[in-house]
Amino acid sequence: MRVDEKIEELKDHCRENGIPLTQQRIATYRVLVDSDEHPSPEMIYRCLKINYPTLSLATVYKNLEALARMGFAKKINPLSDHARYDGDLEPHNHFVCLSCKKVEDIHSDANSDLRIPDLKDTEHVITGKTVQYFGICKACKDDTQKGK
Amino acid sequence: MRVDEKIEELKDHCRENGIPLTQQRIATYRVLVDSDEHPSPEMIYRCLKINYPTLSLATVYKNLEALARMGFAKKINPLSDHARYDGDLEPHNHFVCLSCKKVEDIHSDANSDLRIPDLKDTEHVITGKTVQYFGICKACKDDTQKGK
DNA sequence: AACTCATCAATAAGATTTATCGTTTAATAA
DNA sequence: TTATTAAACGATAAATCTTATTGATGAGTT
Repeated sequence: MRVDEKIEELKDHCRENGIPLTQQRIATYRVLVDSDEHPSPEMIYRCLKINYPTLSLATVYKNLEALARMGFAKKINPLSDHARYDGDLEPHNHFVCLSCKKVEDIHSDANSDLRIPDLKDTEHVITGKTVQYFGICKACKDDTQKGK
Repeated sequence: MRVDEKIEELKDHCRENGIPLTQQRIATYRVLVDSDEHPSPEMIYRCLKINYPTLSLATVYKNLEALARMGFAKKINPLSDHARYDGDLEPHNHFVCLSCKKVEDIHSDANSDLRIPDLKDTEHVITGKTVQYFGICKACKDDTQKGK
């Protein structure tokens, strides 16, 4: 899908739901969609600063969060708030709660046959792999249902 | 494997490779292995502070890094240094370079049949999934070979 | 016991993210 | 077109997380 089409979709979505859409937010989305580098807020900020000199970094953070909330962007590392370590080196997968950031091991043998894709063309060296499942854990689910 | 056995393995490894091993580092490893919560440096620090009142948080960071370097621990979120967003919402996987933190899309259809494991027992709600392949990208590999 | 070198503690600095609050902007309706 | 209202913006500060620095300590070796 072309960039302009995606932006039209964003505009449609906001119009239909009565969500105000600012120039800065559109521009943020444009940079994100235009890039294939999975940019950080800082990277996007530097791009936009040229055409929007008054733009604030905090606004970029808030816009990316808003875009993700509307389903137009995705944070690829929900655990980015701090480092997390694992002492279990056996191959296994993880469930990550997007609300409380809890990480649980998944010892299910589904997907134990995970293959490493052919990256010969890129010549990257792959040393590991992991499957992450995202969602909401039972405890957080119960909390929101209580209207906590 | 039991906790004490794992600690013995760490001691052996250090002895064999002439790597000094301090009480603090052993204790850091013990907390990590004992826990199934994939703890952050901060969490481990709070645990250890009780028995090691003089311990510094920076030491925990360095110890975890050292344990990972020796292959006794694993950082489960190598992109934890800052948030990264993706404007492409089509299901796809990622290659992450552990050296330069570059993220590349993998559009290979290997593992496109990834299944969601049965988590009925936990009652967690899974809303997404992704496969991350870790390694060293070609550019970084070339750099290290040059001895840069 | 003395030596050597990596680790430690303490501190500071740097980087990233969030919170606050008055101002501005966009969407809706008059 | 203008007024209204709710949300986003900009600026700043604060909080949080991580890394760097430096002299002291401690483990392993001689």
